[in-house]
Amino acid sequence: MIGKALDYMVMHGVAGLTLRPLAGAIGTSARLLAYHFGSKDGLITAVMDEVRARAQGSFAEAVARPGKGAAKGAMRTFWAWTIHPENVGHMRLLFEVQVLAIRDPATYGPYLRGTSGSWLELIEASLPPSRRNRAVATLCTAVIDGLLLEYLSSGDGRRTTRALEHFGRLMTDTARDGGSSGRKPATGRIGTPGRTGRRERGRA
Amino acid sequence: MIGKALDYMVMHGVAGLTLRPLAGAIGTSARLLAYHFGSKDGLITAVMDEVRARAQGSFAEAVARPGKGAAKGAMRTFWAWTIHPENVGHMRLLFEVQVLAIRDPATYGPYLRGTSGSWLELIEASLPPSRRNRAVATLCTAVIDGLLLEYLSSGDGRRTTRALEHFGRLMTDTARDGGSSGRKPATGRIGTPGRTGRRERGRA
DNA sequence: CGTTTCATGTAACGTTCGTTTCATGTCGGA
DNA sequence: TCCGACATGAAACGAACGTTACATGAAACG
Repeated sequence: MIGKALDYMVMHGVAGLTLRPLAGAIGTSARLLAYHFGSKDGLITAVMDEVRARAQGSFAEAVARPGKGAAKGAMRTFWAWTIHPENVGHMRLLFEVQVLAIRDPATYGPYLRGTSGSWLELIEASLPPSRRNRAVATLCTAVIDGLLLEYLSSGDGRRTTRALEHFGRLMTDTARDGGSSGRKPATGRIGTPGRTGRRERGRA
Repeated sequence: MIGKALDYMVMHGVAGLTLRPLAGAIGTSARLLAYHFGSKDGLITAVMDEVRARAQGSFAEAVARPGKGAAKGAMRTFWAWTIHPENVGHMRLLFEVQVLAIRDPATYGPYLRGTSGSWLELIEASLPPSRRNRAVATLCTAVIDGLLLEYLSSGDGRRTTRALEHFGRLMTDTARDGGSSGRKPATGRIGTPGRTGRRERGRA
């Protein structure tokens, strides 16, 4: 049930979401959505929690795959996972909520619990210690976000991927720490799923 | 009239915009908005055209100011202009429309005529010829967009500005071209793009 | 069996939306 | 003075919104 709602929201977004079309598309009714999730907000909360759980799980699995996460740097791994067709819909949803939260933090802020912040921590933790600081982490996060926006707008995966690889080259070419050469995997602590409680009433 | 509507949209965004609250806030009625602009879409079109006109004019004026545009690189100038309190509202509006256009190009795409594309061209044209290519231009645009998102979300102008300056250092430190007057990285402050003029233009 | 709880459908509630209809002003030119 | 074009207000229209009342069927359980 919640999976179907997630699929619908991945397709249609969260900005102009209304219950009746969603209910009709997934074979239920607005009456039952309100019954199972308490309210529209409860539904969105449940779906966004599901998105976060799936994304974290999928990404943890991707970086744990041998020879993938460590071989080409954390940012490249993260980017490849992001624009993968299986994941890009979830990333688009999270991105959309992040932008909506700029105008309306009271409404959309709660859906972001630990989402955007965890990206920054994740990237910052994967930086080599010599350049692990807030400015670099902010820059890396911005590169990912900006390229994601560009990819979502244009669909040009080749150009955006090349831009990211160029950025990675900029980083490694100016590395001051010895023995860079892509040998700094630092694949530790990525998941940190935080709190996952939040059982509501009414299973679906 | 359109100026007041613009101010309201700068404050409240374009996602959940409705006529009656806007009309009440600027001292008119939904009836008259529909009368003067034909429809809600016509109003948004007029306002977004005004945003684009003001932004382009203001930025052209900023780069034309002697000793500012050329001294510290196009990206730094663009960034300083972007997060200036006088302009950041317009940039937020354009950013918001760009994100909405991902989901609904039919509705919000027309409001982007020449907006995002012109940024890329503007930045690409300001790159030194040796590194003027699509990957670098895409990367620079993404850095601006991503840092703008981060700034709009966190309001931390110092951290985002430092991240941009770090990116500028990455670019200049790996510059292989000796041309274009190898200037210093200009580590000074950025956020002071001249005096505070530019009172509101007339226009209804 | 009776009762209690859950699940679900039908239909309505009160709002708000963009837009339209109708009426009435206002005012410059013939 | 009359007139046609524009401007404005009051109110309503149909649609869609989230939510809720009420009825009903099915199952759980003493």
